[in-house]
Amino acid sequence: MAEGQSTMSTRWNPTKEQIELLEAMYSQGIRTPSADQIEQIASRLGMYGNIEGKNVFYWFQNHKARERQRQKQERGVFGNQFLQPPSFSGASHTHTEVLPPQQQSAMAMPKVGSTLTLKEQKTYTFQHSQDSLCEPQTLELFPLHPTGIAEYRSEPVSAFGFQSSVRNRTMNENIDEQNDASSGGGHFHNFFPFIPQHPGK
Amino acid sequence: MAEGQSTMSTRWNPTKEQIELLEAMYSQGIRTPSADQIEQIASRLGMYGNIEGKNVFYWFQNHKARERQRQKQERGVFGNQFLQPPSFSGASHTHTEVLPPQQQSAMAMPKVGSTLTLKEQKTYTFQHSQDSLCEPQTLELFPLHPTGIAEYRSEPVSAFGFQSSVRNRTMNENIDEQNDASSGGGHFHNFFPFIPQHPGK
DNA sequence: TGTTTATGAATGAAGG
DNA sequence: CCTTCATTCATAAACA
Repeated sequence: MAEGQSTMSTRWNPTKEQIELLEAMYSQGIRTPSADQIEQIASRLGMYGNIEGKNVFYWFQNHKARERQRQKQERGVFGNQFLQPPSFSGASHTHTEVLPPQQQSAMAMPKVGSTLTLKEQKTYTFQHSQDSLCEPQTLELFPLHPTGIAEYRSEPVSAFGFQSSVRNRTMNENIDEQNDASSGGGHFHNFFPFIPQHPGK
Repeated sequence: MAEGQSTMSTRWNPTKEQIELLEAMYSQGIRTPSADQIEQIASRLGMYGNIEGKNVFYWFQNHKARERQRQKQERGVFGNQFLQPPSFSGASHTHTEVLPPQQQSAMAMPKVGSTLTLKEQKTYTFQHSQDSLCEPQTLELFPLHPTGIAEYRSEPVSAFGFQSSVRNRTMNENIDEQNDASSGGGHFHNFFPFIPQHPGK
């Protein structure tokens, strides 16, 4: 019996078999499995001990990140015998992957309805969601909300002293905006004064 | 001040107060604050430590996304009436003292018809594909011929072969078969229904 | 048995 | 909005 441990660690501890399988998969080229794959993997590995999807997810994330990190760190000490020529496609980011270039990034994000260009905020009524967490925890630092309790927030909450410029946008339907393209570039965040537009890849 | 440290992390790490307030605001209903709101929030949280607008922006983005993922996962444990109890099956190998308390992976496989009835969520057509899988389409596990790419290490692992229902699809190939004829819009989020998040530590 | 290392987990930041 | 990368934290495991 091992499941009855009182002081059971909250941390997942993979078994040898699980690690073997995970590494095998990794060596096959699997680096960021889809949710679907993750589930299957977890199910599979569940035969060797408890495991959840998140464990698989984290495992791959960490494994990949660490391999890359280690590769980057151990750079400059060994003579690159079979170094990969810098002219190897690359030109992307720090993608010094050693896996076969079987990558196809043909993603077509721009979907009708996906607000990619968020620039101006229209005064939309509001898009309340199933946020069941609408439980005011009695903020003591900020002025509490008026009295709205049962009423679904028809406003983001005026509790924080915002100027109540009720401007909530619904991410449905494109907000649309006829902003001049003089600035060029700039999409999405171009409105926010924060976050750099594009640091410069 | 303390920001004059030579090796100061460029990364913002919120103070407890800041997190408290941010979470409070989030629970008040604020999810995607406007630029002007962000500024105000940042201003107020600045009393507890350095903070910028982008931090607030990212915080809300991440918080929202992650909570959503978590809830999505919770919503995913519905169709399984025969969930496997934590009785732990098969732990007959090397007692590695695993076994969580009562947390059993109740995610199983959504398999078919995982009708994620979103409330007000729009049909975000989605695509996934990104990881550089060696196999273009036939993503069989393990003992697979390298397809000419000699680099994969030969793992002495036995073939366990799990099947990949839907691997990376370049979002082409109309998957059709929405399964859900009730909903007008076909929608199947493919992102990871994992990755929880715990309050604070 | 105390210290170091490996690694699971969490989250800020960014890209698209 | 969705996905991924980079850092960092926390802790079990490995080690001397």
